Amino acid sequence: MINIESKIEALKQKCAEANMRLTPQRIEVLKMIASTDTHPDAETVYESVKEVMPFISLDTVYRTLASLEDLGLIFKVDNELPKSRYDADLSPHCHFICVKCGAVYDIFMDSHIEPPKESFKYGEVLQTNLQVKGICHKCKG
Amino acid sequence: MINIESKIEALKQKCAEANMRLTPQRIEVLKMIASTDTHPDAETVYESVKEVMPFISLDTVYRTLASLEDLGLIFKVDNELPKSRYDADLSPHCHFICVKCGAVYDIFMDSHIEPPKESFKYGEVLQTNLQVKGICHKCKG
DNA sequence: TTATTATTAGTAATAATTACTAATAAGGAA
DNA sequence: TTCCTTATTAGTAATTATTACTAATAATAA
Repeated sequence: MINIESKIEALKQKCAEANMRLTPQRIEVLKMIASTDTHPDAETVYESVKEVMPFISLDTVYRTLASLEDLGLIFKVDNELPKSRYDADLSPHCHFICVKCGAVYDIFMDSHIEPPKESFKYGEVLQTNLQVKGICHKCKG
Repeated sequence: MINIESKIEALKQKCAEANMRLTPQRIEVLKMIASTDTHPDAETVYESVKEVMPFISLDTVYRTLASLEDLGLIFKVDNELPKSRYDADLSPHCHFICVKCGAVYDIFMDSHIEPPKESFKYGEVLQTNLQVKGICHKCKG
């Protein structure tokens, strides 16, 4: 479970460092993503944040997601689905992705995965992550 | 390096099994993907196949890619880039993906990756794959 | 060879994301 | 506090990737 307060605190710091403004839109979008483990897409974030901030635009959500990603506070879940899914949990974990309904489940691990040695042959490694694709119980039966 | 002949042979068999027709479009699209290690996107496949088959349509390429994927002859490379990338190499390997230019490099491994035990909690596991994201030498400078 | 019907070419439509612009508001300076 | 600068936003238009539609074509089996 993510500590929302410390997440907002991190946003405050990162914004200051990057000369970016701490706007209510950024706070709400980050809050929303950090308070769920469903790895929502942009549209879902939009619908959810609209409940507390009715005039937010979808464009702002997309821009904010990109900003938060640039600041290293959230990241996109690698998938081959049409919509991007977002995650605010930076602890070591990977994802089970249902290829049928698109559900994304966390699989927590003791430590981050080491990249295969050969990786460094191709450039600077930023991140290594594991994807487990399958069919979730709900879709199965 | 993929053996194109055996790949086409597999297509022939799979098509027969699935009651699908062995069309020149399917052969050419599969040939194209199997003969490169660049993991092309649909547009690139289209441009390339057009050279030998000038009247093929982009729609056919998309449909064919989906069919070949259904037959288990190719698969999409998981990424968070706007375009889907395709791979015909089914041997154990993962990918280095440059987050800047989108280049995809193969990292070959001795065996397929075992899914974490927790994976099975969420459903039936179909595939496990590792992604290494970074910045390739070319983009680095 | 012929008949059946899966598949295709060409194009229109959709879905997700990004770009544009005038208005707004965050945050530093006075 | 108040004012200024300019990053950010809302609203909407545009773009990009992908999918759907339809009449024409061609792969396979009889």
